Amino acid sequence: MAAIASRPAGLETRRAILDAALDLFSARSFDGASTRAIAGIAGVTQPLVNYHFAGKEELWRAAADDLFARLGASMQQRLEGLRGVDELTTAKLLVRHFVEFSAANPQLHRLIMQESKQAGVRLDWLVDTHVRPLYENTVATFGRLAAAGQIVAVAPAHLYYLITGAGATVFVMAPECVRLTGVDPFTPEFVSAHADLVVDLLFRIPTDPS
Amino acid sequence: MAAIASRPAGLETRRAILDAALDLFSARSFDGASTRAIAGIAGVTQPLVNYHFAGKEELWRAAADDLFARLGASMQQRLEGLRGVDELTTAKLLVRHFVEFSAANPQLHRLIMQESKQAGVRLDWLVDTHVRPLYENTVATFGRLAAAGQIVAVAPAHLYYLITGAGATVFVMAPECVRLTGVDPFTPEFVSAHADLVVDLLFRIPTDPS
DNA sequence: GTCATGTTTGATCGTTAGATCAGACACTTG
DNA sequence: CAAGTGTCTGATCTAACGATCAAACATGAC
Repeated sequence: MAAIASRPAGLETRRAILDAALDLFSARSFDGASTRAIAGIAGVTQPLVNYHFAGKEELWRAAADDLFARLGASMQQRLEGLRGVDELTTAKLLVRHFVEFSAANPQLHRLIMQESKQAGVRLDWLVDTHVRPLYENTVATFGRLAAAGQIVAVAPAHLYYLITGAGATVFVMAPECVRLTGVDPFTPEFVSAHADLVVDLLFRIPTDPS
Repeated sequence: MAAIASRPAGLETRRAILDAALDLFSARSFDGASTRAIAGIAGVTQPLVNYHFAGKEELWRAAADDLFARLGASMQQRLEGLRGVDELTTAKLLVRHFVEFSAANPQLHRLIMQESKQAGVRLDWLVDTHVRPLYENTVATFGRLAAAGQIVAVAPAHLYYLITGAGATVFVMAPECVRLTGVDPFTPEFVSAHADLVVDLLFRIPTDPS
């Protein structure tokens, strides 16, 4: 009865449902993604969703947990590969890695943006559980660099939304980008060029203009 | 029977429904905004929505038309106040104006982002009808400045999503910003500071770093 | 082979969605 | 004041939603 998957078959379907849920929740919204559509993509029937997860809200939370766990692991792994590198270079490479992760997992910012437009319990949970650690880490790193005189200080709110906005928007809006510009933003070349631009922009924040 | 409002009362309710629809469509998604909720905010009953508009899809299109008409008029008016100003300064001030408009009307990018995450008829219509003119105008302007050697050339797709992403994201995600940072991004001081940052960043695109 | 437990399904419940329609109301015109 | 047109509402239709449940199925343990 309980939804604790223990046998291999259960874990596989749980994962399939989770992946389908992430895709649909991020592309359409929470309301726009029906549990029937999610089950359909996962290749199972609709009641099975309620067997593996207590309800739609819990499925949404589980999908978010899964995604942010992947983000955390990916950033952590990148950081560990940078032992001994100076903090400015480390920060640049982490921003670059973040842009690349956002390209490989556009669901991340789609899910966040979906909920960030309107206050509510899902936004509160998302911010308190997953977004705030990311934010405070970013602000702390840039704060240290600014204190060391390596970049110019920018207020946290501006900084955070400049990074995420400039870095992730084109991948969030990839379908629009394709129709509007004819360019597929998910090609390795585009992702790399975009990451270069973002890093170039960010780490010269306000040096005086001409 | 036809939904052509002629008497003053009809025009007022039509406007009320349109405003409510814009708020709800942009905050929740197309699916998440029910015609009953829209009617409720507008202070009318649900069948009246179908009286003034042929259906939910047409209401959505009418709300988008209205919003983009306001954007176009606002940009045009700003441009006319800049006769005789050189093109580089004009471009900077227009970007600034665009950021300010995005702050005053966060529904704009919320509506666009809502649809841009997934291909579909609404995205196609939105891009072909409203977004493309904005995009081509932007690309043409920056192209001329680059050709004149006043800024460094950046590929159109990167450029467009850097501007809109860096400039509008914080206002799109204002509820998250408030909970995450404690800062209200809609204060005149924040909007002005953010516009300054975006202009500073954009118009020094890749001058060499230190 | 039987049993127990975890997994999956078909049928179905109550609710809410967008849409429709007949009729009530309000205002303008003659 | 009477006729006509535009505006609005209550009642209601069908479809789709999330959720529930009994029953079927599959798998590993004994």
